[in-house]
Amino acid sequence: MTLPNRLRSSSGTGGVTVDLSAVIVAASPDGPRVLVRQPGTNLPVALPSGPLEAHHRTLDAGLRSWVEELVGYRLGYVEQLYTFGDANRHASARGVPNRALSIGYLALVRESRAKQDHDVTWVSWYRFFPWEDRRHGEPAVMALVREGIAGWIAEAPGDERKHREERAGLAFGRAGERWNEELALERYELLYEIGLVPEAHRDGAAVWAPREAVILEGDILLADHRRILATGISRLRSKIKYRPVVFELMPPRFTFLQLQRTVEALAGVELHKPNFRRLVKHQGLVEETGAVASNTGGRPARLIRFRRDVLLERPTSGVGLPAATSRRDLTRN
Amino acid sequence: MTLPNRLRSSSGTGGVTVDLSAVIVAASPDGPRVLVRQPGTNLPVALPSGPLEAHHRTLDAGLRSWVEELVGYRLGYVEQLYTFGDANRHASARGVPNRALSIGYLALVRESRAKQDHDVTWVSWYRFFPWEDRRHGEPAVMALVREGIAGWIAEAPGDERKHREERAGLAFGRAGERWNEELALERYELLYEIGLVPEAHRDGAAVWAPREAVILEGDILLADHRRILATGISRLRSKIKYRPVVFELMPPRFTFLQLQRTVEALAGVELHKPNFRRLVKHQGLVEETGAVASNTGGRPARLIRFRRDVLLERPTSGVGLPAATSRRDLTRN
DNA sequence: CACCCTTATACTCAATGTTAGTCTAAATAC
DNA sequence: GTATTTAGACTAACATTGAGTATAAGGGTG
Repeated sequence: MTLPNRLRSSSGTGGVTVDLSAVIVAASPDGPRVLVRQPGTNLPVALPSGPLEAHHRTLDAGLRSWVEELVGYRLGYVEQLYTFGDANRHASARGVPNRALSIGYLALVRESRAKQDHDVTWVSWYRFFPWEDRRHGEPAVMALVREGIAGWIAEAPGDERKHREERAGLAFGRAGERWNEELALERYELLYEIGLVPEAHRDGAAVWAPREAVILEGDILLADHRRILATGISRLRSKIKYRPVVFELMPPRFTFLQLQRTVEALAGVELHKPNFRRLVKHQGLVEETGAVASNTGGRPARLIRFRRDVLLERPTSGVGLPAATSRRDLTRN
Repeated sequence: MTLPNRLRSSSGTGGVTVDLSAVIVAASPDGPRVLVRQPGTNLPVALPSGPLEAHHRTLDAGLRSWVEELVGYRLGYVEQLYTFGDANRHASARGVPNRALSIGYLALVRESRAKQDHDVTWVSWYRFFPWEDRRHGEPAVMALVREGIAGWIAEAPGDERKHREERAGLAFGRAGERWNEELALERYELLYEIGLVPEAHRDGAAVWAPREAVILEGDILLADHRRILATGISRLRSKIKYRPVVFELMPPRFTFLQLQRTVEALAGVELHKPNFRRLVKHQGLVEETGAVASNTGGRPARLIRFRRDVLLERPTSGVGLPAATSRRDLTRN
């Protein structure tokens, strides 16, 4: 899994190291999973990452071939997420700023097809973001989250307080407002700034909360890998709405409910069954296989498959989630 | 405008140079503009770019302070676009792959406030993408574009031909279908692959079209700057639909029509006036100033301004454009 | 000043999409 | 056979969109 040829710069005023980090996602009706390293040892859990190799023509091709080697089969979907580059990400000892650039990627794989490796494991991404899973109502951690945020808001003077209220309300949803599953990154960044995640203290960030207020003590990720993962979750949650990317995670044949549960697993919210069904059908994303699945626990369900030609047909078509707050739109002439 | 401290790596197997390139956008009701360098000389036109400096804490902060120095005032909106990294972007002479990473950024400024500089100028982005401006119907270049694409499609055998038809149809819109302004990058990439843009030949890419078929002979941009610009256009066109970013480009007070023309300039399409008005009002994005503009050429228009608090209120609210092909959506429980 | 041109701004209406339900069908478990 | 479970069709209320119409209020011109 390690890669040769670490490229490290060494100019006079500092250095640049560039590596690739991958958020490799699989999902089933049970839940979303990401591939992580060293989950058994005492080392911090980490996303698969390695130095940029010089011999790949493009970044995307390089990432792809590297991840394919890791999981053992050809990837369907790969997308660059963001380039993270805090100068003090790995502050060098000599006071010389040692800039570590990390190019984050999102890759979607079918878990069943991925080979086993003693070095990596699949874990639910909600292990690192328990507040993001609202499939069965508001999870228990939210009490701690709300408490921490309330303290941070209360501590501020008038104007700043209103500002903080707005920001927290936006990220976590005010009373009566709908939870916006796409804001996973914003939520993580808010918790980091407040100091409710342990890495904020580890990094010596200027935070409000005391060390004891930290949520999720045990599950610290290496460097900024939790931020990269949050970026991947946000991106994927937004992408499934307008591109048919969920199908990269599905087996060749599946039922409507399996598809719905997979979307729910990724989005972390429950969906309305009849409407989900109608929307997917309406969009022409799937076709019947003729076969039925009889292990449903009730009436057998028809097995459907993704219509491969839609990748060519439609500029925008995803598997649905409810609209966010407002719709865009004007209207054309 | 140049930056000190070029950071260049020099490991055994190759090198990595990292620089920042900025798509700095301003817009008025007349049109969208980007800041470019050396438009007068024989040198290729280039986006402002410079090596990554080691002393900035984060990439975003570094880019921001650099662009602020360039334009002379505090930026409102900055967003990372993509990290471009073809190994042969600047193929080194010694056969050693010299990887040049280029981190592209999008920045929005109010042109009127930007200082003059003899080194840079504002030019309409449609100078580099004439096929993207459909405000006054289909532009003349589209004839050449269609001709080139038709040849590329005709040349292919059966199955591949269908594939090419679909791809071109998606990017440029089939008969009866709506033009999707967000696909600026996809369109550019298609033209590059076919070989209809001069840089495809310059780069020695494997292309179909002969050198003579090239559209827009004169306006070549340095390295992959046209691709970076296309990325910025696509991103901005998509962003204005769900975040109130246009207001970063507007003066403090403006009329509905000025706002509409600015959106149209960016999107390259015409909008329906009453509906635009209704949508912007409905979303609560603006408020009355009390003043009126009497230089409208007809009935005087009320001057409005952006409601600054919406930045805190709404997770998603942009100034409208028609919905793309389909809406997302399922529905929640 | 009457008339025309231009832009502003308010409204209407039909088509379509969305939300949240209900109702029936077809299997298994006991 | 009855209860339970999931599949899948359908419906009604409401919101959003796309396109068009009508009136208001300026300036310019004969």
